[in-house]
Amino acid sequence: MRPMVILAGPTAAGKTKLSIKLAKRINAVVVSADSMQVYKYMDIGSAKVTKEEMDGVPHALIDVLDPAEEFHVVRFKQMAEEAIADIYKNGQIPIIAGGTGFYIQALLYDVDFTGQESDPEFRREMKEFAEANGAHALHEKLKQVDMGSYETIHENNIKRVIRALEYYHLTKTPLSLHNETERAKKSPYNFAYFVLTDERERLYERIDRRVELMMEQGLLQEVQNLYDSGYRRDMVSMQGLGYKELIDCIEGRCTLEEAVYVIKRETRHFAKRQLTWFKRERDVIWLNQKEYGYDDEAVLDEMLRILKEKGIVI
RNA sequence: GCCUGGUUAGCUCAGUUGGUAGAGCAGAGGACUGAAAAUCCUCGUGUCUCUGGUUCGAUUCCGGAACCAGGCA
Repeated sequence: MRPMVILAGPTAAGKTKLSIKLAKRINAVVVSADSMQVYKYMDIGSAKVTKEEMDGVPHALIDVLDPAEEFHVVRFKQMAEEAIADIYKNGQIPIIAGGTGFYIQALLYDVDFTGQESDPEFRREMKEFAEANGAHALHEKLKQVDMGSYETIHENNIKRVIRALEYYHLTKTPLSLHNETERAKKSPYNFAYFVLTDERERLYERIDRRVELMMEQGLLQEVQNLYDSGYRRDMVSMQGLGYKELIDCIEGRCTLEEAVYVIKRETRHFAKRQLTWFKRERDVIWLNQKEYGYDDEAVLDEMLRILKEKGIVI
């Protein structure tokens, strides 16, 4: 089986630095699993790795899309698989590094998305239906076609209700059934799934400090430039933390001070959601930095030990 | 020094015509299979500032004290 190293974890945990150190030790290439760092011109707010930080280690899926383009799991999986194929060709190992758990899951367990197009027209229709008749009425539509999803998805979660309806609309089979079979899949990779973390309190402090640092580095100007180039809040890229809030500020809906407060708060919430995701993901190896005395070398040694044990590196 | 208003959950504040109290935010937990940095769900006991009094019973009424605002000197 093909080797794969995954280094995930909540935002601001220190994944970037560690992934590069690890890559240097095992002659690996980093493949980013980050829904925002793929975009060009979004450097400060996405905490994108800089050329200097990379220190010669090649990175895939960073800085490749225009912010007007849509990025989503399927696209990620496709691009990541292409990058990985090249890495294997060179006899190297991929390190999937990033905080987007959903993307990692899709890649790691080879979740099947083929044969399901998306239908923007249908989505729009459903959205309008929900606006006119309420979330409850939309949810009731599911009852007829997909009892599994009807029971699992809360009626207020309109986004996911629409997706389930769309799936049935396109395939004439229930999404819940498809999910069930995909969930049972075994990974085709020989992998080690590391989740780097830290004490909650410390993590939150790091987040607050990092947001302040971003502001000092000129995040407002970065967002202003994007705004002046025509990128707007309805684009996927502009829904990133830091971007949507500062656009609100630019458009006069809040003060700068309020925006910064909200960015910090939302980033903390985000980190918590990431942790929830990794907690219920199977096969993860937790690396709490506190247990290693906040010594990167100690964490690296442990990672290498496990990689050797699993036969991922010799 | 005097007058007025305030003092209730980590924060901002509601409220109880006297029967020991509740929202928002923060915080915690969870879901997630084509928007995922998105979207959604669940969770509220705190000397009701202190101290006398009235009362079967006071956080709520009355007196006093402390502190915080604003006004007058």
